[in-house]
Amino acid sequence: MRISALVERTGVPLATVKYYLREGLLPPGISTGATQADYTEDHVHRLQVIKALTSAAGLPLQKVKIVLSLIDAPGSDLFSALGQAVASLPPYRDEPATEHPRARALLERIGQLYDPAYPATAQLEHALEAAEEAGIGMSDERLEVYARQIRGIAEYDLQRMGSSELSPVEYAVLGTALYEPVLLAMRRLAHQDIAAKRLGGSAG
Amino acid sequence: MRISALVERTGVPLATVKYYLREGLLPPGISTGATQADYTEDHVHRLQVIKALTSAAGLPLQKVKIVLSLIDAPGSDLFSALGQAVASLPPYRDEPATEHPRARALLERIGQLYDPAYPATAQLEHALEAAEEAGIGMSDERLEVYARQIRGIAEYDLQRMGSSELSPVEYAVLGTALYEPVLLAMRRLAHQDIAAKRLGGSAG
DNA sequence: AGTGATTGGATAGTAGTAGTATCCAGTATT
DNA sequence: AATACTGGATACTACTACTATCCAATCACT
Repeated sequence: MRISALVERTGVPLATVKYYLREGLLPPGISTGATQADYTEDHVHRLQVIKALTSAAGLPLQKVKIVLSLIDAPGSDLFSALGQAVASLPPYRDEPATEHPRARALLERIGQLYDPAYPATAQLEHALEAAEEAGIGMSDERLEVYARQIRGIAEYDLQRMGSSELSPVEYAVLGTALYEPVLLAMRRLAHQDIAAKRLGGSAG
Repeated sequence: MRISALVERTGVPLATVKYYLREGLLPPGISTGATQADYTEDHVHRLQVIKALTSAAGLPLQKVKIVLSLIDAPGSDLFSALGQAVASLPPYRDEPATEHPRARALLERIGQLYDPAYPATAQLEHALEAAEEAGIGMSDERLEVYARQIRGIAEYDLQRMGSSELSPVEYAVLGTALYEPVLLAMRRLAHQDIAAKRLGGSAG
């Protein structure tokens, strides 16, 4: 299909499609002449993924590029792709692997592997620290409740991983990024639901 | 204390403190002369909260301003503050309340209040839609697993709300924003932990 | 064959965000 | 008196994510 069809199918403006081509987020179409190129269904899909990652997951284009390159890489194994995917997601911390005492204490308490080299370990440490600094540090009890519930979700995620049509890497990377907003929205709605049932009222 | 002490205590650069003063994120100190003003512990705390909201929760300053104004508002009731806090958090969707079919179907299935006017309802709809468009739509089963686990967290949150030293509004607003990164980091780490125990390997 | 629309490619411009830097004259401090 | 620091104003910068314009080649259609 021509570029105009791509625009029509995805709703992404022409100038933006050209911009993504320039930035290497979208592979060029197959040239069928000096001023013509042929685009495929893959290009449509790619644009939809970019749209989802930027608008739903809120990733900057630079990070979208990394995520897409992970999906494209042919021989990448699932486990390291997962790690790299996490590193490419906000919040961005790329300190060298130092000690993460808060994260370590929590992970050891719940019997989970502590590895300061995981990007998510630094993210957890930073998040715990930020909450503390803002004056709403999290109690051990709360952290344990969170960990237990979250573990249930993660176990389901991994168990379902095999049964997707997508490649494991694509499933892992997109699932990490795109299911997170769902999780957060659910928590917010659960808060409102519980509060409404308990207190009455309505919120806009 | 003088402004230089504020800078020293919080690590926020002077030019940035001045910028926050200009933008109204930080209230001015009490003027003790034409070129001197007195800042308090409250200013230190405020700067820490701003830091936490921008760097951990990733909020733009405009939204931080809204969150802070909710905390400051004296008569604001908890329930609407919660709603407004949610609306001020990413991802930002401020369409008028239309129908949200995916969110509605889910909420009705799990017996939760569906209100298209909640900001989080639009966020949920959008997140579900984005996942679908990217080709990794979420099954009913998965959504129910997520909802069950998340509800456990939300119930704990609400139950604990009374027992904080902070005002309920401050607790609700900061807790919504600052505990989310913890939740996400925990899920990512649980993925890696489960994958490591199942597959072996290490990720950087 | 002629005409207008479309295309790929290059380049420039814009809007928003979050600072950073500089300058100033009036105090504090020593 | 000399130096340092302050509040306040203004200007500048870097980055992100587009958006707009221009161009010459070339399609599609008559």
